[in-house]
Order: sequence, then structure tokens, then C-alpha cells
Amino acid sequence: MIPREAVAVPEDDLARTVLNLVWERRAVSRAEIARGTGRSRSTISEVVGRLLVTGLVAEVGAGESRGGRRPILVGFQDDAGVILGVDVGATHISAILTDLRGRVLAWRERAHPVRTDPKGAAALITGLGEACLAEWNGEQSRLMGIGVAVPSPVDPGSPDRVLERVLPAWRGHGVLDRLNRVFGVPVFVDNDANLGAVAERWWGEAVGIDDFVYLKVATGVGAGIMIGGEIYRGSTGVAGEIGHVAIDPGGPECVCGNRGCLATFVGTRQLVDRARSLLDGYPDSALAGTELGIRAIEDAALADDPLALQVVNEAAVRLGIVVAGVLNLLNPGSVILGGSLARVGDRLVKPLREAVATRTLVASAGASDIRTSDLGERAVALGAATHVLVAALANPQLFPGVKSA
Amino acid sequence: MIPREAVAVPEDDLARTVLNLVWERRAVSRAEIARGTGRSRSTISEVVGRLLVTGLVAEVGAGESRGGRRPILVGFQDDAGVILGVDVGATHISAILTDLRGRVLAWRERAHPVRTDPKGAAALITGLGEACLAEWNGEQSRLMGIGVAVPSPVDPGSPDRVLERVLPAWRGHGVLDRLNRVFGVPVFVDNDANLGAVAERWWGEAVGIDDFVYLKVATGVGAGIMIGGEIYRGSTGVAGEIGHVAIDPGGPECVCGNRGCLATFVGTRQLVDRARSLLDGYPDSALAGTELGIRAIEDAALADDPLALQVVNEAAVRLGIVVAGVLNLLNPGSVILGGSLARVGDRLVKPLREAVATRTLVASAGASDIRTSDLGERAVALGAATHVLVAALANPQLFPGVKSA
DNA sequence: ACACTTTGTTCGGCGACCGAACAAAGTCTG
DNA sequence: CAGACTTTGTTCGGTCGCCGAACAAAGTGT
Repeated sequence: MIPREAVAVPEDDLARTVLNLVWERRAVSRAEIARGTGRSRSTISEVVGRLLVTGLVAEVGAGESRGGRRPILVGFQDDAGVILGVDVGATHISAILTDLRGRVLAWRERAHPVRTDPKGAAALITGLGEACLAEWNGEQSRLMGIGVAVPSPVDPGSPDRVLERVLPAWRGHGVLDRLNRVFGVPVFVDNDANLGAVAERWWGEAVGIDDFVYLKVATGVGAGIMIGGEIYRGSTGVAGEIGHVAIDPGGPECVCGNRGCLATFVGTRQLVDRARSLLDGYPDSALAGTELGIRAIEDAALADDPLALQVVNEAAVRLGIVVAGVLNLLNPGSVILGGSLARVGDRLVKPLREAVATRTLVASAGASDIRTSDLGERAVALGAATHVLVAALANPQLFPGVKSA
Repeated sequence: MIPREAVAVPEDDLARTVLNLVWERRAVSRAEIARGTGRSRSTISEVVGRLLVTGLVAEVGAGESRGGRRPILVGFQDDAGVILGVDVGATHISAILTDLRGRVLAWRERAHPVRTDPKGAAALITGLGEACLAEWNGEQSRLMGIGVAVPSPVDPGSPDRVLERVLPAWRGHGVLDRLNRVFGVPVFVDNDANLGAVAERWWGEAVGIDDFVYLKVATGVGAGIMIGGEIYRGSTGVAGEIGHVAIDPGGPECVCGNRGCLATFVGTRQLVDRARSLLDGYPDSALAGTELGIRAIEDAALADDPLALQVVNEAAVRLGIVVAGVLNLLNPGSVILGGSLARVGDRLVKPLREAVATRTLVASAGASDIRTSDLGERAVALGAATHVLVAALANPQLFPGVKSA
């Protein structure tokens, strides 16, 4: 091996640790930080002093006495910066503006044929971003960074960098570089399912869970795998691309050339087609005679329409086969279902749990719980923004006005 | 969260880093250690000085000049300690004694019905261990630790500790505590497939690969999942227990209550049964009229016996289905096939690769390579010993005679 | 009112690490 | 072959992060 050059030093480890602790606890005294980190009070005092001048934390009043002098609470300043998150889907683009606690400050969405009009998509991204910033009406200089979710794998070696090989049609268009130039802040990119998982890990059903799998069921099916609290991307970045797992050797042919892929059964297009082909058997269905769309099917399922429930049921069983495989192999603490289909909640989860139960060992893998996300359609954009927050908390130089933390 | 007590300090980080670097490079100068770690030569000099007195490293001569004074090479002392590795299988027990470079100093194996005679197994383990030490003929005080592989999941929270919930029949027998008492050294336990993966990572096909899956095909089927160079155990320790992944909804019933589990097709017992049921169709087979055993089938396959090849082929296709799922989900850099069936090499891998190819996306997951292990029957015991070595390199206090590194 | 706690700060000191300087032992050039 | 230059390993102050003791301030209990 060639002697690697001196490792990029984390630039004051303790300050980072303290900053993260303050973020987690929201408001905490110096003495408690000392106990929480194992350092002495004198050391913590000095570090907190340096953090105070950055504006990221501030003294926010007095806490309860524990039998002596009352502590001065040091609180994280959630509004010290804002983050833009962009969700680039197959048929839509949305943008979200959040503070450093994941609170939504602005939200914009627009349908757009991303794959066939990449140039228009690029313009739309900056447009939606600017609209969010305008709605927020704060100083633009507080923008810390931009996170972008794309429906395709990313490079596992440098997932944080601006990179071009994500959407084939974007190659050479410099979409992300343009974002960087327009807004003047770092741009981070990752896969949409991965970022959905990030959102769940920080604000959703997976808070406090370090090992789980997020399943996004929308236009296509994808998984975000969280291991040890970190996104797992695999050796070439395609981990979680489970759309082409074979679940039925005798199933229909898939665009990938194989038979019986999960993607041939589950996905917006497939569910709509399936509903259409079942229409004859359900003349009384609320879906009869309407313009069939995935949203209509989901709404009908929520109203217990038999046809819609049948479609959801079938999808649940197919997903269950894959989820069972995931449980047997990875033994995650939890499986979170996201994407638009998660709207139907228990109507999806119940049959899915049943399908899983018959395919896993009761005492072991089958014990992990399966839930639906309740972050809704903003989940992925929120995760994109959160991805930037994670990077900033790990590397405070990213924060505006923080040079040497 | 309750304020966690001061983290168990790694006891001199730099000494550990240097020790590992010396182990990796076998012999290296102080100046090069300084370059490799990013520290100054003066600091490294001091640390090396302290390591020298432990006996773990020693000055081993002069290296080539790089245009100036010739460097003094500091080499890792592979014989500074020895490690015992024990492989407790379903039908046999084996023990291996290695030095700190994974070289085999002694090896013992005995068939034993572990599940039905746990007490006898416990006695046999210590017996084989003592036999290995006797064969080696060195000072017993150089023994550093004992690694034990068991064919069952372990507690993911404390996988390194001596624990009892591994084999149901061992509960309360204190097998591992007894080992600890008899030999007076720490005992480490882990799952056999996990430890097979460790062996591959250090001495086998996966050297230099941080993300891969090891598939052990013997009495049963199990997977060892290596992620970021670490064993991944999942949330309850059953990650990799893939014997009961369903691969055929219409398949035979399994002991687990489901249908078409991988375990109903692949495994010593199943392959032997399958060969027997095929005998009528292959009257000329070398296996006809013999005492059918897995070893005989493997040998016959290696001699290109049609019946044996048919059995291997069928197993390969079944394994291929599962491997394809693993590739799609985890995107490992490599898949290593171990266990006794790996003996047949290409006769297993070729049909397996074909089965995988039809079930994965060519450009992505399908690109990872699938190979057989060549560590042979000693792989798991070697991995058990290596597990102790890994622990010792991460925590030098384990080495005999090293108190404060 | 008194003894006792807890907090946050100050200050001297320890230990890890660095850089400069140096002697020893090489290589290369004229 | 001599002199200039490199590289190695050591020595020796000096810096910096962190600690512990001591202390004043501000609480709590009896």
C-alpha cells in the first residue's frame, strides 16, 4: 500500500461531540455535558465558550437545581441555519426548506417529466428552491447547503460530492454544479430510498433505531438500508435496488430481461394496470368509470373499496416475500414502509405481516416489527435536507460563519 | 438517555495504530510508520520504544536505503503468542492452534454427536485443545486466547463475551466458562458462518475486501455478512440465518413449518437423500451400491460422475436464487462459498453463476464475483482463532505479558 | 442560621505530540 | 575519492488539550 497522506483531521473532535450532544438534548448544562462526555467541567467550559461565539449554541436560561446552584442551560440554536432539500422523482420534483431541527419552513411541488426533459427539470429545481427561500423570507446567507434525492444509485466512494453519473440523462448537463453556483453552498446527492431512510431515522418511525430497512413503494420499489446508523450503499452503490429481485419464476417478463421481478408486480404503473384488469369483476367499485390513477386507488382502499383492497393485498403479499428475505438475511430491528402506497397504512401492513410470518422463523427474524411511515409525501425531500444536517453536525465548518469550530 | 459513564478508553490509541501497521507491513522502519500514520518521527520513535519492550515487535535488521541512511526495520513477532480456535459443528469438533500470522501449528478433529451429547462435547473440546498445545510443544503461557465457533446465533450485544445461550443444550453446562478456567485465557464465541467469513477476510479469498458475504454450505446453510470489515450480526444476532429463506412456494414442507425453504433443498442430509432418490436413474454411477455420504458425493462430482454432478447442479441453482437476492439487496463486493461443498469448486460455482446471472441486473449487482473458498475444512476453526487475533490487535492488553501497552 | 451540594471559572501542571537541531549512515556527482 | 545532499533516528525545548484542585456563587436541606 502507498503511504496515505496525513488523514484529513476532524478539526477538534471534542467541539463536535459537544455540539452533537447539545443538539440531541436541546438544552443542557455544562456540568451535564461534562458527565455525558466523560470530560472535566473545566474542559467543557472552555469548549462551550468557543461554541457560543459561533452562534450555534446560546445560553437559554437556568435549569432545575439538583441540590445546589442552578445550572445555566446551553441550547442549540435551531434557526442558526436553514437547509434546502430537493426530491427529484420520476414524474415530479419537490423542494423543502427546513431549519436545523427538521421543521418545515417552506414546501413546493410540481409534476414534471424528469426523464424526458432533464433541462427543464434542472431549471425547475432552482426555481422551486428559490421559491422556498422567498416564501421563508429570511436572510439567504443562512442557507447552509442543499440535499438532492435522485431515483438512481450514487457512487459509494464519494456519495457526498456533487456527481454526474446519477441520472443518465443528466450526464454532462452539470445540474448539480449549477445548483452549487446559483446558491453558493455545498450540494449533497443521494438515492431517494436512502434519503427516505435518513428521514425516518431522524424524524420518523426509526428514531433511535440503528439497523433498519426503509422500503419505498412508489413509481418503483427501492430500499434504503441503514446499518449502525449509517446508510449502507454496498460495494458499487446499488445496495437496496430490490426492484429486480425474482419472486415468481413463472411470472411475467420484466424490462430487465428476467421473469417475475418484484417490479413487474409492485409500482405505480403495475398497480394501476392490475386494477384496470380487475375492473370487470368489481362492477360496483368506486373506481369503475373513473380515470384510474394510483392516488385514486389508494383513496378507494382507504374507503375499503373491495377492488382497491384486492390490489393492495396482492401488492402486500409480493412485498411480503421480499421483506421476509430481508428479515432472514439482515435481521433489521425494524422495516419501515414509505412511498405513496404507505398512505393506506394497516390495509397494506396487515396482509404484508401475514405474508412475512409464514416465511420467517417465528422466534428470530420474524420478531422485528413492520410499520408504515407517517412522514407522507415530504419524506424524501426532508431526508435530503436532513442529510445535509447530518453532514454539518459531523463537520461544523459547513455552518455559515463557522470557520474554525 | 442516561448519561453514559466515561467510555472505556482505548488505552493509548497511537500504540495500537502502530502495532497494527507493523502487523500489516510485517517489517517497517520508524520513518515509514511516521509517514503512514501522519505523526512525527520523534513521536513514533517513542511509541516504538515502548512496543519493543513488550516483545510484540523487534528490530529485525536494516532495510533498503532510499537515498540516505538505511532504516532499521521493526518487525512484528508472529510467534509472540499462539491462539486456539475451536470449531463446534453439528457432527464434529475440531481444534486448531495458530501463531499470530495465522500459520497452523497443530490441528485435531473428531466426529461427535454434539447435539445429543453436550457433556461429552465439552470434554472433547478441552481434550482437543490440550492435544494441540501438546503437539506444538511450546510454553503454554504464550497462549493468548481461545475462539469458539458454534452453529447457532450469538448475542449481538456482547458477541465477544463468554455466553451460554448459544446452543440450547449447553445452557447451564458452563462449557465456555470451563474452557476459560482450564486454560486461564479469555474465550471468544461467535457463529460458525461469521467466523468462516473472518477467515476469508484475513487469509482467504476476501483479503482486502471490506464488504462481502460468506456462504457456508455443510450440514446446514448459513451466511456470514461482512460490512465495512466487521461482522454484521443484525439487531438480534440472527443476520445471515438464511436456511429458511423461501425459494419455492410449492416446495416440500420444512421443519420450520413453512414450505420451500432453502434448507429443504441444500444441506448434507438433503443432498444425500436427493442422490439416493436419483440412484435408479443412474445405474452406472460410481455412487451406486456404496454407503452414500456427502463426502462420497463430492468426490464423485470431482470425478465428473453424472449423478453427483446432477445433485451439485440442483443445489447450485437453489443457492443461486438466494445469492441473487443477496446481490440485489446488499451489493457485496464478493460472495465466497465455503463449507464442505466448496470442495467441488467450479462444478458448483459455474451453474451457480448462471442461475445468478438470470436473476440480477447485469450492470450492477451481477458484477460482483462469486468464488469458492480454498481454506478447506479448517476454515471455521481458523476463523475462530483469527477472531481472537483481531481482538488482540485492537486491544493489545490481551497479549501475554502486555499490561500497559 | 448552618452545613452541605452543585455549578462554573481560574490556574498550575501533566502528558502527548511536534518541530528544530543534530549525529550517524547512506547515495550521488564531479 | 571528496564533498554535497538525503534519510534515519534521537534529543530537547515548546505548544496544546485536558485534568484536578481550589474557589466563589448560588442553590438545597434541617
